[in-house]
Amino acid sequence: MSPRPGPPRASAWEDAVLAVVAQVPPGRVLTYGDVAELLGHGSARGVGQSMARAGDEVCWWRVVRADGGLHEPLRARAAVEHGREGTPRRPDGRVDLGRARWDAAGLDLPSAPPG
DNA sequence: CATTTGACTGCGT
DNA sequence: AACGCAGCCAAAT
Repeated sequence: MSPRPGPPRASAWEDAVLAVVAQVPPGRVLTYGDVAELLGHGSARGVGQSMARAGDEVCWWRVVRADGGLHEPLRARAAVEHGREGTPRRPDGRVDLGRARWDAAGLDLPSAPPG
């Protein structure tokens, strides 16, 4: 009905980011850089941008920084979810990436580039 | 189209 | 361990 197809709310790239996050199982995490790498392009910063736009529509607490920490305003809420999901974390409160990092070998992307 | 911003990362001090 | 700096890239202005 429109003379031309209206552009989606989010770009295809942002949608892909959210798709990856949606695949992360409870109790596991990925780093922002991991998500970007799985997509084959983009950067950790772009991932953070997309997640900020998505808000609570995704399990954002399953994506953490490279050091296992999170953005300060999100830290408290993430701690609750991590405790509920049993996410391995260090005494410092940061996620223990050595144990919590998700093995995305079985990830099913809508359009993943050849590895 | 140019500039600024930001839920990032790695390295040096 | 804390801090600063440069590189990075997509979205917003």
